[in-house]
Amino acid sequence: MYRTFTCGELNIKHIGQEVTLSGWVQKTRDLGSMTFLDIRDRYGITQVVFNNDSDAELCKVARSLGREFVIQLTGTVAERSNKNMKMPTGEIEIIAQKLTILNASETPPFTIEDNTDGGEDIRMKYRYLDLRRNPLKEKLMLRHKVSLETRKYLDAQSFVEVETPYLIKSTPEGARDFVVPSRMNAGEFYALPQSPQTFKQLLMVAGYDKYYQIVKCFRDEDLRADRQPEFTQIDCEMSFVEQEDILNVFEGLTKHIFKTVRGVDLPDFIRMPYSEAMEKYGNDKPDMRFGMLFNNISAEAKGHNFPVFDAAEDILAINVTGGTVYTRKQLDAFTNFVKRPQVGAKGMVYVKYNEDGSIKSSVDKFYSEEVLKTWLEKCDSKPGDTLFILSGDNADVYPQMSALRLHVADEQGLRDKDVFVPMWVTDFPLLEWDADNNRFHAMHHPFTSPKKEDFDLLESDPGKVRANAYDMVINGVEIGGGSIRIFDRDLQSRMFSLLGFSKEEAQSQFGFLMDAFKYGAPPHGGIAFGFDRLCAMMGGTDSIRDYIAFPKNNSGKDVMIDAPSPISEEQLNELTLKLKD
RNA sequence: GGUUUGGUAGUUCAGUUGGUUAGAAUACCUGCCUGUCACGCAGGGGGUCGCGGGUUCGAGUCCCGUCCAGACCGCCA
Repeated sequence: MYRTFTCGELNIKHIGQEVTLSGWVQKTRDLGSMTFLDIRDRYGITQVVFNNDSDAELCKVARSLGREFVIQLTGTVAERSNKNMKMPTGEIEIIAQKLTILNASETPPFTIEDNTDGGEDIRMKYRYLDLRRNPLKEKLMLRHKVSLETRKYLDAQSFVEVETPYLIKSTPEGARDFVVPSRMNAGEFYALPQSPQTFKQLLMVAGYDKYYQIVKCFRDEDLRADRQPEFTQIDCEMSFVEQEDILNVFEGLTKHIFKTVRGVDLPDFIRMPYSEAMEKYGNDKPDMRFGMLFNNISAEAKGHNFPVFDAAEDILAINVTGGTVYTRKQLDAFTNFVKRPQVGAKGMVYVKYNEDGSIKSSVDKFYSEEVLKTWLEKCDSKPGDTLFILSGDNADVYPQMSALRLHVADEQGLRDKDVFVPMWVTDFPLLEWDADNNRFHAMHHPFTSPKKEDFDLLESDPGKVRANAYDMVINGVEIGGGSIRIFDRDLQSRMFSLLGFSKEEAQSQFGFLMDAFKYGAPPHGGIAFGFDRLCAMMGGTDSIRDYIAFPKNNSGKDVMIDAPSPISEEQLNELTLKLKD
């Protein structure tokens, strides 16, 4: 038997017992006549003591151990004379009797400690060592709990987990597909699913009215801290439901997860139509932990011979509470932020409403104090506040102001990791104009149903049609999204033609779904959660990488196993593939 | 594809206007130490300054190219 206890569970109650532990050498401390050894496993660390006077041989072995050696140790639990209350096992230690080296270890390239000396790069290459560290271990444990609680909750609500295939059919809509060549069907390719969308709809046709799956999805697009080429979704679909039913079930799921995993009672979710989110926050995933709503001051600011504003389509102001503390240098830094090519504004105007009631702005040349006062009133400013103002074309200024709003909130520390403000953004547009290809494409996906009251606009003004689509947003992060689907064959045809599919294209791409809809498709809808993002959100970080055991880097590479990599000539031949020179 | 920051000891970093033998911390090795737990003390080894080219009497430092990594924009139905 390798062990009778783990390294995290022994305490004062076990004193006197003979125990056997197995684990890794965390550290040895050689004091001459005695040597201390910390042995570590997944459950914790236990101190072992070797005495040179009573057993010099054993002590010698202990001193020869290097970091991360795998050892088995038998000894007696004893109360420490010097207790360490910082560790759970700190009241006891093991007086060693027998020590076996199960496996030696080279010195690891970085220290296996909570505050490691290793950088991102080296830790990725030796991910299996990084995973030994507490911070990553805790993140994977959190992930495990989230998936466990998800399954418990959905199971209790009669959801059935069904697996869907990974080798499926490539479709032109949406993200780029990862593609897998078929050996048995020369010249043909599978695609890895971007989501199990069509399969879950087919399951609804099949009568499995509450489906879910914690499932890998694949998208061949450039990566970010919160985007991996393969990622996990909690994918759900329900039949005989309206939007309200789905929002309620999954608001409940989210509250359950936060309660059971983090002990957080989430408030009831804010509901906000897409149009309002865009108008007030310039963003379809607003961070609701703080204010700084947009105010359109075009009416007040135009017509005063300030050419920049007069030429602008929209002039937006946000009220920065306590903003008068910013020095000229700090205001310039905000201006530089919005002028970065990633934001792309030409400049920023500010209006300081000083504590003494005086007003100082960067456009005093053009505007009287009286006019500036109307802006301050419109923005509900108090003495001590400062307006930050951006102007330009409607399509530019809203996203620019959104970036600035988030940046100011970061600077002011308003984005508290331990505060969670969840919301539903609803009534998304059905279609989005794609200027590059000169056509509409589906904002969510082509199976999303339009709102009944907007049916008439489908052909006359498709851009105005709203969808039965919704996103769950927490703290400015899109955690999930879904829609009520089209279940009527004719309406689905209409959608495909709106999206520019010919009848033949629609048939070859989605014929299987259209065929299924002939045989009694129930009304249905669903949602998918970004599981990795949800975990990262609950853990209070922006990067999802730490919540994935073996993630890819920014270039889509796994530096540990060195993937992707070339394949042999034989493999290529077998697949009848030839590489371009 | 674009913007930007970085690459110097096993690791994390410093390195001035271009100027002697490239430093620190930590890790590693050796010795000493009976209560350590970030142990302590003394000593030691360890570098093609990412790679290639250029400017210069002289390049870690300046210039050009290239590779790698991070953040962001585009992209992500």
